Amino acid sequence: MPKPTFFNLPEDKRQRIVDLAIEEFATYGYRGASISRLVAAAGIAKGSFYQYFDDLDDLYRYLLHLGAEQKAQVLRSTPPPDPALSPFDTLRWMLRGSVGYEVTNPRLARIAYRALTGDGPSEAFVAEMRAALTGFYRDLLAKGIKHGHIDPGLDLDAAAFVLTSTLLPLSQYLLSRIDLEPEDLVRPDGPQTAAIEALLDGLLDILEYGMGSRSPRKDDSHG
Amino acid sequence: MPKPTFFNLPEDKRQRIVDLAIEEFATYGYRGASISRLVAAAGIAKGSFYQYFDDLDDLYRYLLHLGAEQKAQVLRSTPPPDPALSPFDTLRWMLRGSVGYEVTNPRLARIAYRALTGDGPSEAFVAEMRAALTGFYRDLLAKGIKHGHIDPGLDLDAAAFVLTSTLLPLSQYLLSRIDLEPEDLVRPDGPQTAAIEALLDGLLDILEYGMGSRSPRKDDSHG
Amino acid sequence: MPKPTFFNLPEDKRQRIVDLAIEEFATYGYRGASISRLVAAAGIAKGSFYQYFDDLDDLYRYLLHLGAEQKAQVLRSTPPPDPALSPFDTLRWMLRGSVGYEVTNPRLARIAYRALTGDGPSEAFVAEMRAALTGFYRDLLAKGIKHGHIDPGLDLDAAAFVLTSTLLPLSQYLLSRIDLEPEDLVRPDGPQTAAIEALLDGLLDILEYGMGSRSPRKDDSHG
Amino acid sequence: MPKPTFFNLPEDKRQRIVDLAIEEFATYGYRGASISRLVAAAGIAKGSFYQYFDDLDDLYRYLLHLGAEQKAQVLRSTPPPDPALSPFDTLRWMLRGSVGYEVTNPRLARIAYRALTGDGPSEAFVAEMRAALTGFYRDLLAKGIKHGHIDPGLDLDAAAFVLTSTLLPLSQYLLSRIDLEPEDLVRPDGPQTAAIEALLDGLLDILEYGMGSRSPRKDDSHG
DNA sequence: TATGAATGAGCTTTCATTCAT
DNA sequence: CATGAATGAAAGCTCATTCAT
Repeated sequence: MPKPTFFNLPEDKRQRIVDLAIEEFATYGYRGASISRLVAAAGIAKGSFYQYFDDLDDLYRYLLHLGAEQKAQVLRSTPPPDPALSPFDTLRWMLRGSVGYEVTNPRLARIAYRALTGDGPSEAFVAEMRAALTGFYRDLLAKGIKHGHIDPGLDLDAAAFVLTSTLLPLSQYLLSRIDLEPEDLVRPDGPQTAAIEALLDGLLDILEYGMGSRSPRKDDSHG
Repeated sequence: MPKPTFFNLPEDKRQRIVDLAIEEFATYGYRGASISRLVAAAGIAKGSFYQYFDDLDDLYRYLLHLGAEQKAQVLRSTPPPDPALSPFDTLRWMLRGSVGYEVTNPRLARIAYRALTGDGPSEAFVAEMRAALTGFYRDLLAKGIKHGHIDPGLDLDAAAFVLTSTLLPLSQYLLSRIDLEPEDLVRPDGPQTAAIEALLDGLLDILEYGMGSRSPRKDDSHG
Repeated sequence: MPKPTFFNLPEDKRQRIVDLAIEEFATYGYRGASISRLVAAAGIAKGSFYQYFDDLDDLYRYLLHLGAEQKAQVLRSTPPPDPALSPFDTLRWMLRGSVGYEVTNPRLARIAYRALTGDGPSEAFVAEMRAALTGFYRDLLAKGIKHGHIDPGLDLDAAAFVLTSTLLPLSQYLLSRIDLEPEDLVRPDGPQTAAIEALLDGLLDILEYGMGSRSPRKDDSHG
Repeated sequence: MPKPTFFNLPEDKRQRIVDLAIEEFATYGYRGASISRLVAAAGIAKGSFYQYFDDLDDLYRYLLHLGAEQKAQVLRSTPPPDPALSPFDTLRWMLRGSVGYEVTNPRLARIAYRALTGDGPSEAFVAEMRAALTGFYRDLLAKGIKHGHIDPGLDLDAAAFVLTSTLLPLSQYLLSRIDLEPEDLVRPDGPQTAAIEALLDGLLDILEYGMGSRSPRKDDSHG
């Protein structure tokens, strides 16, 4: 974690450092990032960096923490409409929030994505983070089976893997589809939002259909 | 591409260099790899490296090329039983080959995987490779629609994305599931192979069911 | 010399700074000592250090001064029993005091010892301090010759050098012989004190015999 | 130990590096020495230093090794006249050689001296070297007792300590007495040599008298 | 072709010192 | 007086690359 000095910094300066650090890691990756380049860009003295952070790793972990924190905040801001939602309705709600966040914070989202695909301090770190994510999806599906939303014959491991693999790179994919300039944020009523929604629907439709409860399928009120 | 000097090398020496290069990139990533460390490990002179390759990037691209080549070779060795297979039967055949190859070449597979998830010379490079892969799956599905194997109402973009996202990290996932020692290769009749097959079946079942032709399935008002 | 600010400090705070400074110099030497490490250990602000001292050198010289002062105080506390002692009786008295002091202040004693053997601001500084010490012993011996305690044929330079060389590292040697824990101070009636006294006697015996007035010793053809 | 690269260097270049390294350590001590300063003085690239040595410590230990080696070589060049010498005759012979060497290599001698008085990689290192030296003198004296040259009642620990303490700084003392310019080497027939011999005699006289066999002293048939 | 010494730019990190609060 | 953030020089060390042998 950054040192108190960092948090005592004026808001704008701190933000500028964070922004440039995100840019640095997003551009060059965990191993390619350079303190020298960062402080030059930020216009601070090299020694100052060490007043704020232990080292680059410290800063890197803070950025991941920051991203997770902010995304969680976004999700908390719109509580799920029903406590006993089907897994895919839950996902729909979650994705609306998290994709929204990630699309408006593409560089930080990219860092987090790459942290989960091999970039990072160690392979163990990556494996741990990824296992946590897969576990979450697995639990979600298990609960769905209990409530009859999910096919009981489903291979849970396979299904959790499909969800992790598909949803993890989702916002990266969306970002590559819509040619998004860094400042050109996606607005809730813009055409990009509509395109995103459409693709999201197509996606979840495939997944839900592939995993959903198959016996009572006829009266699926969903379609 | 490596220089002619490299290909004139004795087979065993060339292979040792390749193996250690794979190890280097798999361990430290594109940006963390070091020529110094590599030549020290390989026991060759530093100058010799530059007799074989332009630079690290040259070697890196060669490794990717090598992996693609070898995987293609494996696929060519077992031709598809039927020229007009359904997309998922094609995938089943392909995966049997490619997963088999990647599981027995985990370090090189890891490099290729990371090359497609952000590690590499440039973002453009990554995007290009990934687009090629997605295009392939898209074409496969389109052909499947023509032959009636795939739901014509399917969102092709979404489906191609699901396939890319799911199948790309597949062997990495399998490798993490089965605790594989480098020498402990997966043999066709071992228990690990059975476990892999089971998971592969579960996976394709979900995808096929989610994307398959829905019309013959009773009165699905969905499609 | 430290600034007035330092001497206006509360006794305990000032003492803590001195103790930690001693620890710092004793551990890392004159050139290895670090202000950063010291203030971190002492829990004072970096700026405060400069309120108390000009720089590290200032603090260093103060510590030496302090050690000399304290040792002198110890010696003053037990005045010599006879104003016209033989040089070796004088030494015996002096050593009892100074060794006692140094053994109970091993870290500061170590700094002073190293200051006289090459560690310090400059070679001139070292030479000067050492010359003063040698001069003292030389005078002591000269006076001894006058009173008939010391062999008049003695090479005064050589003898003063022997005394300086032997007595300077004495307490360091004793400290290495008795395994002394920092807190485990040598008490006047402990077994360590007895061992020290024995070794001191053996030592002075050699020196006294080697330098002492040789005429009364039968017909020594040597002198 | 330095790397082979270093030993493959042209003689004059290697010698220049050694000379400047000696100068560096002698001037600034173990902790104050700087690679940057050294390479600047030597006119070699910083990277080259690391082609020759692991780090500064590597170079430091090599210098000590070199000094020991050279001194041993000098001693080997003039074998002791009699196999069963008295301890002090042995010392006389040894000192003639070692002091001769050290006086003509004052900077390296200074480094070795300081290595034995607290400057160096660790306190353990210092203690070990010093213990070896003291052990040597102790053995020498013990043998002298057996042969009747040394007073059997002598406190061996105290005596070995006196020898170590006196002889260790000896050449440093001599060097400070004779104002020696670096190039102004002491020649065997110069006036400085005579002064050194005189002081050496005075010194050994004191020590020998102080430790020598005291009872049969009159008819000393040994000499 | 193979070699490995030479190079200097560039890295991370620590440091003493200043100074506004 | 106390504070601790800011600073840039300088440290040790690694690196890719060149080039003479």
